[in-house]
Amino acid sequence: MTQEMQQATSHVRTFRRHEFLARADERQNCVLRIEEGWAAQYRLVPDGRRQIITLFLPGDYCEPQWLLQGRATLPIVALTRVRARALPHARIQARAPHEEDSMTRVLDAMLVLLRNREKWIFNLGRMTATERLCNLLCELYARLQARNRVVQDRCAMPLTQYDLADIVGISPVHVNRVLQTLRGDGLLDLKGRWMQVRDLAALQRLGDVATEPGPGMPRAA
Amino acid sequence: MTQEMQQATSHVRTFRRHEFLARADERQNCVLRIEEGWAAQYRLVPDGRRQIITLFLPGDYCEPQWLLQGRATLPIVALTRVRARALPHARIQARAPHEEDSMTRVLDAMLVLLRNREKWIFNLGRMTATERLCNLLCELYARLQARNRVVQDRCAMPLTQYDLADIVGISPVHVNRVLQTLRGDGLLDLKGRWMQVRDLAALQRLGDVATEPGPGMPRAA
DNA sequence: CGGCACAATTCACATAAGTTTGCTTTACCA
DNA sequence: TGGTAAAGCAAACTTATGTGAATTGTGCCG
Repeated sequence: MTQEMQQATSHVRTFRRHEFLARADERQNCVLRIEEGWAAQYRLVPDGRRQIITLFLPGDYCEPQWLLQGRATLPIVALTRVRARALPHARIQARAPHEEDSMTRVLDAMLVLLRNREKWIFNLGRMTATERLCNLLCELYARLQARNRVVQDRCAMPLTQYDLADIVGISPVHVNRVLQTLRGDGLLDLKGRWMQVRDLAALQRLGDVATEPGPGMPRAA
Repeated sequence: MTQEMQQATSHVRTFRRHEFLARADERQNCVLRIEEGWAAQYRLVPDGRRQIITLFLPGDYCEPQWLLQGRATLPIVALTRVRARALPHARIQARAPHEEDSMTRVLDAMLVLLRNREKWIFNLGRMTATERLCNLLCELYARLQARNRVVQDRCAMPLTQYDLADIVGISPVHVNRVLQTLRGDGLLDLKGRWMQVRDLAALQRLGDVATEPGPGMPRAA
């Protein structure tokens, strides 16, 4: 396959752990679809603090915005070894020649992103460490299940406790504490890159505390 | 102007404080543009916790998603008396008969929303109470300035300390503590629905701690 | 003008979560 | 296969922030 043909069609790229899929403000002429491995979009403070904004799992598209802006906003790093397919913008646009159709697809993706972020603003702002972690683990479990990556009650869990900490906005030590408790209570087991969910219902109860507001006044107390 | 004509064109609605501009999952056939007053989109926990997800100031459009989904997802409540113009979807779509053009407008709005939420996930996850508050106040100041609502170093600040708490994800009491400190340090003055920014630079320094990541590895410590 | 409700303030105390450090286990590479 | 670095784990201690409750302003409506 010639260089030109690779440009015109999609091609596969692989990244080692800690390698960048994209750097901040880098020009992008492709959208990446993760085929294997996990990646994360994050933001740093010079003093070392890191907050992961978005997690990308197998099957996910990294950043539909690229299509619109032609550039990444935040860096994306591989949390594990990653295999991803790079889809040139031109090719995506060509696939749906009817303008409106391809637009709709992008819009839907953005609505989903928007909803996810809504949820995480809520989590980070008003949930305890335990609630956030349970919520995250449930979400991951569900996302993997949707992609047929859950066997029995087990799924891959390649995130380190440092990664988890940087997602739920707490310290790694505290992540460990909470996980110990959850394990002790028989809710789940995190061992060697794998997660076994022993009591999904309980986990969801802990993590999904939010409800739609009733007819009352907000903060009427 | 007859009732029918008002339906076909835009019309103005007013809301008292604590009144809903929209309830969760309510059908919407208009997009609201705030003309006067402040409103907020939020999410509750039954036990009383509230997290504000988005703040709407004069000039803001509430929820471009409505255009796409035809319904609100989260409730929106008036934090002050609000005057808003309701723009029927049909009218908006008609204004830009060239499909692509109106789409682009909506997409841009969503990109902005997405960026804002990125920022707040970061703030809530990794910034201290003081940093978050400074950041918020700077943001509000800038937004009001962009709308020509800052005179000298003063602008309106109709949010109660409870509201502020529910935005930055801390307790009202702690909001008060931080505000006292900022006032004591001569950075700003919050008094009677008005904010006077005495040292914008210092405020920004406290609030805008984040930087683009250098060439190093994230979390390489 | 006076009262009433809500907002701001303050203080004493409680606690969740951060920090530091050291040890142990695991995973990975030569 | 063993050595090395990263990850997990644990305990002691510190700190930021939360809670509860009481006090003082402040604006608003009759």
